[in-house]
Amino acid sequence: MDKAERRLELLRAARDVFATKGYHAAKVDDIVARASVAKGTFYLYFPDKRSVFVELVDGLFSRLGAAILTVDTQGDIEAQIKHNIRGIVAVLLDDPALTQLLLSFAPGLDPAFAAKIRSFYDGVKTLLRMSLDEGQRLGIVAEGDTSMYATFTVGALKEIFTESTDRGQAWPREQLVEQIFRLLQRGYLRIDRALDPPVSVPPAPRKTRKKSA
Amino acid sequence: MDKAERRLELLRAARDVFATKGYHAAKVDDIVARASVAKGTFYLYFPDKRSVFVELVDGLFSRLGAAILTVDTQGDIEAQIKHNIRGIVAVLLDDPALTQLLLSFAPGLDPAFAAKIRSFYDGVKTLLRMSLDEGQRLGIVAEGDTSMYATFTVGALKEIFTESTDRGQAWPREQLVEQIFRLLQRGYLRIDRALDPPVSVPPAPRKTRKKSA
DNA sequence: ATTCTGACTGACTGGACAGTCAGTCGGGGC
DNA sequence: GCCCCGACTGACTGTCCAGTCAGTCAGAAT
Repeated sequence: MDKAERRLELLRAARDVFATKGYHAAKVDDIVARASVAKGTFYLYFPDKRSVFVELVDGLFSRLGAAILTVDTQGDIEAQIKHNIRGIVAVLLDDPALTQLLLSFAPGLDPAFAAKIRSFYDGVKTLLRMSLDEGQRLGIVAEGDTSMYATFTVGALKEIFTESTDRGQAWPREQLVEQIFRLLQRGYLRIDRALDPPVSVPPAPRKTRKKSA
Repeated sequence: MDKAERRLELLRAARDVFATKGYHAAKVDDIVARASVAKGTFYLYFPDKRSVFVELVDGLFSRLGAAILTVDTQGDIEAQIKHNIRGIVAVLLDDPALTQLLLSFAPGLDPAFAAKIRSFYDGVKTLLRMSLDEGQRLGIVAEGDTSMYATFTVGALKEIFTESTDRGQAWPREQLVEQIFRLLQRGYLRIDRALDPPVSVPPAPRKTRKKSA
């Protein structure tokens, strides 16, 4: 067994232990036990406990990022969006242990780390919001606060995946893709409008609320 | 200062410390320091650290439960739903510290505790799903998997509140209510259909959206 | 005045755990 | 056959912190 292999084994062991026990409850002793090595070995490959965790999350982040392609508004939009959804689903469900870790990461870790995760979600939301803005310009996204649409969507996805990984794999994969797409579509996508000219804005919500001094 | 008062003070202090540092990073020493009492005093009022946490979360849970009323389908549905949303918003935003605690609770606590939180969300989802089923029967909710609608909604709400409490109180309260309602409505509520006899969903989403009446 | 009560204190203990390091072992070079 | 190297080991250390308990003290009771 060479170094790279051992490292991988430790990573896998750490991932499993983190996923089942959470970051804090996971002891380095648990990890090395699962990898069947001595404690010292762990520290030959990683400077400390946290860095393994960071490396694991980084990996998932970048795989997720790679799975999401910017939608080309010239092509078949529905197909592209479904492709993106399928990509995300694949990355997350292929590694349920890590997914669980990401979705329910422990707050109250050192703030620097919490900030890292937050910034990831911020990135996703920003990307999504920009896509939605563009979509509005093209008339395929309903009017409204795109930033809130983005928040709404991310939250909904988080929850769906939490449910899919927590409990025993409730929904079959392709059905998940289909249902997520349908929710997005009914929720605010208006793809069938793409050919029509942009529609006028519905009356804004009444804001009777004044700034109370 | 009598016993009840002291107890409350300790609870408040614990809540603040938990909210800022998270459960694990919060030390009993931090809590007693904030409450300006000695460590031993803490243990006169609570058997251990965890029980304060449980008591805090229980409180929020029950306040939330109290805020949600079952929708009476005879009355003004929109008003009732908005009322419920407003109630939830009020409970959560009135105590941002606790809300943050609830939304981003540390997983990897003892499983019993994680199960507790999960069962709460399960309860909420079940309630929601039953309402949605009823809504479908009445034709005010779009066809589809109500259980997934429920998951979607809960996730979206979680995320919106996370954002509202994390960062500095981004959205004014009544606007939040309004926007959540609009999202639900566009997402799957079809209230304007309530007066018509139940309609089967059109095979294609090719509705020309006009001011119907 | 003296005793009693119970709220409060804070130094201390015991256990848990991240990280260390002196030492073992096997194999490859000479 | 001996030595060297580096992967690996696991007993050990230092730190941190939840929870304890012997003791203080103000005021109520007698």
